[in-house]
Amino acid sequence: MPRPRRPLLTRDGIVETALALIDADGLGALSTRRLAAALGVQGPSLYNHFATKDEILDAVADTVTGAVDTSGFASRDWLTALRDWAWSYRRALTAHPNIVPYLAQGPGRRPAALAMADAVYGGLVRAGWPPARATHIGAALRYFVAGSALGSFARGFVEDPELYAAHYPHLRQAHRLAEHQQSVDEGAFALGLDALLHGLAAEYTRTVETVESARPNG
Amino acid sequence: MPRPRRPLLTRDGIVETALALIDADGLGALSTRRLAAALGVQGPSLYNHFATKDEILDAVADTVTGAVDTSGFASRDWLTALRDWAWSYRRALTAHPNIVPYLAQGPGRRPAALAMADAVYGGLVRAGWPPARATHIGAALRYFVAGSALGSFARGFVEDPELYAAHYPHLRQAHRLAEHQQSVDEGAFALGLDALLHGLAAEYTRTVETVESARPNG
DNA sequence: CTCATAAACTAGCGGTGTAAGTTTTCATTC
DNA sequence: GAATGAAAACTTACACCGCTAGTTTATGAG
Repeated sequence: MPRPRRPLLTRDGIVETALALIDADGLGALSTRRLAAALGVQGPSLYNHFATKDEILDAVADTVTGAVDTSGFASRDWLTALRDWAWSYRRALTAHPNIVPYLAQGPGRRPAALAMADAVYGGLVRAGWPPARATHIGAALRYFVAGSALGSFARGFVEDPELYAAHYPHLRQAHRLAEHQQSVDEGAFALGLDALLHGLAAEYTRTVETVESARPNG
Repeated sequence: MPRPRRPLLTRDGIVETALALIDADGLGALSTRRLAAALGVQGPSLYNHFATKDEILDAVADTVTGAVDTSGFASRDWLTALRDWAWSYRRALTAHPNIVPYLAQGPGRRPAALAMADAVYGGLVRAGWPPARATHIGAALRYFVAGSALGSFARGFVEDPELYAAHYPHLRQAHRLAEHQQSVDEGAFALGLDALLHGLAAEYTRTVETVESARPNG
């Protein structure tokens, strides 16, 4: 088959199908040949639209990140904005858990990830946080969200209770974790996020507000 | 070469060499043939000692996790124990950053990870936290540590400042992040951990201590 | 109309994890 | 002490992987 009258492939179509395959069968099951087959095409044809497989994965990761809502930083107080962002971020990642291991390894050159970092950083600085602090806060929350989406605590446990009872006395209930995976993970996220934000709020009143009120124009 | 008089391979030796190769060249560069070559042996010989490559990686991940110190839960108050554990955990992971993406995906059947979870959970319950809360706290801190070791916030940024200045106004300084990677990551970790623990301490006084003092035997 | 480019193809390279079967040595049992 | 079965190396080979090179033809620009 030579060049067709209308292109069979588009970047968006490739990314969409790749995400669907990753969602269905996992990151490891995505090969260029399988992806191409799902698009009705031979493997190397993909390279007319992307230079490498990683470039495809970057695009997939970017569409996932693109679903994160950072609009709160434009309209709400910084604490509410942080909370809303963190939950939106988590929802975006847990909607496609299989891509998270790839996605979690840095914003790189992915536009959506950079736009997100920009919005968070800008919002915090506007709220009065010192730039270095704003960077740290954004990073810390990213760590927490990515970690929670990546390493589902509960998913890792095994169904067999005997395995735990023998050697890990306190984990005797651990096999039940597998049953309640989602609620454990969400509960842990909620608790951790609240604690984090609570601590940040205390830090804010301790440093930012104090400094501002000490200034002549505070 | 038939069976040698003294075995050329041991599980420990395979794991040790695998970790060294991963540290040196990255997770993606570890193949069974390269690993075997480094051990002076042919690729398939590894399968006399491990059933799959993943089993080797599990063992590698377990030795890394094994370096985490949870002794604080036996001797210190829960808050100090949590802080010490988190820092030890982070040090263990950042000492071998290339294995973290694999390691972060659940404790699975890895003994060291299970022992760690057991120690943390047991320590928190002993301190008075309700079991469900203890599970959440352990998971939340694991999220944070794993996320911080995995997705170095700063590493992902690129050196070229022009890339950011044009589209992401607040990230104009972002290219400097690459220079200060380690300090940014450590600073973000320190800030986030302090905030998290501060929030947990507040939660503790609000719930655990209140409940205990309300009981007849409190 | 010309012609460079685009977008599909086929063929193939070097690499991957691992299964299968072979050979020899070690450890155990009668 | 001979017999035997497991252990631990080997070679060969399979199916798959990401990707390169070169081919063919349709498209769109000058």
